[in-house]
Amino acid sequence: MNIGEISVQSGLPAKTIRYYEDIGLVEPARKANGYREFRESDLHKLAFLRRARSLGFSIDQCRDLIGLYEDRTRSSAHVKRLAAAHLQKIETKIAELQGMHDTLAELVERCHGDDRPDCPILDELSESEAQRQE
Amino acid sequence: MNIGEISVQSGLPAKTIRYYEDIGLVEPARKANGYREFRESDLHKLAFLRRARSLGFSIDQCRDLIGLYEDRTRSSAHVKRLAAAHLQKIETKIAELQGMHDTLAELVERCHGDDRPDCPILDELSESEAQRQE
DNA sequence: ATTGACCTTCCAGTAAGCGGAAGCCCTATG
DNA sequence: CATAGGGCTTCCGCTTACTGGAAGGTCAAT
Repeated sequence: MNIGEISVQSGLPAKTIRYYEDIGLVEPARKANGYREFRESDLHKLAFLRRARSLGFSIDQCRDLIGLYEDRTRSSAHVKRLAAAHLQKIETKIAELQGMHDTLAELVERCHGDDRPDCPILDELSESEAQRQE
Repeated sequence: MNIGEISVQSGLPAKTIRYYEDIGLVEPARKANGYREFRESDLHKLAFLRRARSLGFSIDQCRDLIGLYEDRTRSSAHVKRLAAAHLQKIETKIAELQGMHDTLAELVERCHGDDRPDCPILDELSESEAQRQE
């Protein structure tokens, strides 16, 4: 399978697949003409990577997951720990974004949004911590 | 004011402030010895930047905001549009993360997490789109 | 005089690729 | 047979928003 074919099959851009080879995630063989030659197992791995990346796992976490995936003796508890830790990070990130959202939404709400120059959004951004705590 | 002092006052690392000078966000004067000399107005601007960045505005958006902040003739509607667009992006991001979260939480829930090797998390990650839609 | 804190610049690296250029390779068509 | 196109190769640089570190100048105090 050439890179174009496996790109379509796996849903990953060819550029990304080459990059994954650079960083050692896949190791396709080469044909006589220098073209990469992918196998069915590479397709599985790349599809796995795409799914895991779309769930927000970092490349390093993906490396771990692939290691676990290929280790027939690993425990499900090990995988669960990894996933749970990742889940925790997602929850933190959501909470952070929610905080930004609420603050900004309130500012946007309070801004009358007309031709006059006074604007609570900029006012708030320009206030120091101390001023806001008064 | 030296960089160390304004770093404390603004809550931004000195490295970050130097970087902001590199990209033209601030333009401190220089003393005879080469040290940067910051003013009160720089402090306001840097504090503004820190707040805006912490609300998730990109550097480019911050540049726009500062431009608006310093433009005494701009309309609040202009600022509101910028903030509302940003709010929209935050909402999209939250929804994406929530999607990841729910999928992953369900997988973690279903994984028994013991010494046995079978694990729904890896099973799901390794399934193709087609298989999951069956 | 010397420490130690503070300041300077410059170089390199991060995550995870994307875009483009220059140049083979393969196939089909005129 | 020549050529056009599409696919493939490598390499280079760019992205965001910094962060770390090295080498070295400056300042205040001992």
